[in-house]
Amino acid sequence: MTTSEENYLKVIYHLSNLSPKGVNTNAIAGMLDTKASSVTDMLKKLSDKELVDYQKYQGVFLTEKGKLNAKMIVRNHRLWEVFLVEKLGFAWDEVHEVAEELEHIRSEKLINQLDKFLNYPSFDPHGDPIPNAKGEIQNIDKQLLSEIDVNKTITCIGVKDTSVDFLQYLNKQQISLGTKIKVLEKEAFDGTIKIEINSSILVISDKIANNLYVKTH
Amino acid sequence: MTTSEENYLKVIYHLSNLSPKGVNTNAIAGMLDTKASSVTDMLKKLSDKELVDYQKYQGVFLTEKGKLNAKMIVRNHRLWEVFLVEKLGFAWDEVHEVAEELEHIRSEKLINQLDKFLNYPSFDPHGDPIPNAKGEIQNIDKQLLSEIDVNKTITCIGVKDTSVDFLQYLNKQQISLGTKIKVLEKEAFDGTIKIEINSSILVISDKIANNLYVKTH
DNA sequence: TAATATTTTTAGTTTTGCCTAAAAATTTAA
DNA sequence: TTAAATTTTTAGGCAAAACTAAAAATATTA
Ligand SMILES: [Mn+2]
Ligand SMILES: [Mn+2]
Ligand SMILES: [Mn+2]
Ligand SMILES: [Mn+2]
Repeated sequence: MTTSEENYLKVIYHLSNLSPKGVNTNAIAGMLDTKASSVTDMLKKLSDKELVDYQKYQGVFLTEKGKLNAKMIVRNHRLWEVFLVEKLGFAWDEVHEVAEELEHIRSEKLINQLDKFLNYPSFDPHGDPIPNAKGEIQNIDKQLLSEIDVNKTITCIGVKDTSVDFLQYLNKQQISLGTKIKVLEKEAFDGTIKIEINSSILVISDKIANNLYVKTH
Repeated sequence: MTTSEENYLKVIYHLSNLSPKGVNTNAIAGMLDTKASSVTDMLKKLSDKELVDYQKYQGVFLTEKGKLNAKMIVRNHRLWEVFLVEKLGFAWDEVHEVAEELEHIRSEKLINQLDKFLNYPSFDPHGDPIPNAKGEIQNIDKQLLSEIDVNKTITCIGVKDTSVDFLQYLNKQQISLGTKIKVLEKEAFDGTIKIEINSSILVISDKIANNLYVKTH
């Protein structure tokens, strides 16, 4: 498989979770920053290789084979992100771009030894689950911060938006995975939330609250 | 730079050391397992980018810019090889292929942090020197085993041929970097050498002796 | 339901990196 | 020094992965 084919598979995999009745050509184009016509070309190729089920105008689905391949790329991506943060001292907002390249290195031994070296981590630096060598994913209960009731104290366990801008905003506010947050007040009008972190008070917008995954104790 | 351009630069760099009066088109084609006509195409492109000095029919030279780029790719390659052996438990005959892919990951921070993580190694698992971040290479005195006089004891510090076949032959004979070898007898007729390793006796061909780098004590 | 808007596909190009076959230049050998 | 062999370049093509523009299908809305 080429790097391009792998990138398409991965995007279709991520989009499948959101739109289970077939992934749209335009949605794929948007994620890959390419044109719809290029996507159509690639869907034909992936279909020939039996990595996707594709009927024109009807959206696309991953086959089992396609899904397993996609999971392995996600596995590579997330393991490399762990490596970069844990071993090479990268910040969580610096790893994505490099992992986008590293994920395409093709070597079973490499990735399985890396997994072992990292002590078989279950989650990446953004709190996303890492598929194991069989493609199995350990999902855990998580809620958005926006769903938490006033006066509850929760722990930050992941981010929904993994953009550099959002991650750097969190850095500035001293919010990272493991940070304990107490919900003090919720403003019904605009969804703004007042929270307490390390005994300092902070007001965050609904957009922030809708992109932070937390777990109750 | 593309992966293909990088591979050409690296090959020209390695061949330059052997033929300092210009690298031949055919030699490059041989190393890259491609055709001479493809090499000519690429030489024009590299010349446009001022990475090589090229005049047709006259062989090719790296410019300073080209040489520095080539050294950085070699640096990447060799650092990744150290990582694979030291951290992931690869054998020295298993690393080359994967390093061929890893060397093209483009990130200054990645490679410099990897260098630090590995404790700034000077040599790779095959005894080849690793250029530092400035492109400087620490060369050390070495001789071929074939050049060593009878009765001298020396230490194996590198291999000239890094092919899987040769490395696996050395594995079988329990020869690795650091192995002490005593030269017992040299056969003038065919260059065969009788040596002692860990108090066991072994006869090796001239081909082997011409591909093992050693240092005297 | 018919008209309009949106999405998707097709048709035709471009660029990169490779190929084969043939021509040109250089090297080797008689 | 000319003829033959070898090396290198040119010319013309191909496949992958992108693009633009136009056509076709589907979805929306009046
Ligand atoms: Mn990422
Ligand atoms: Mn991640
Ligand atoms: Mn190597
Ligand atoms: Mn090496």
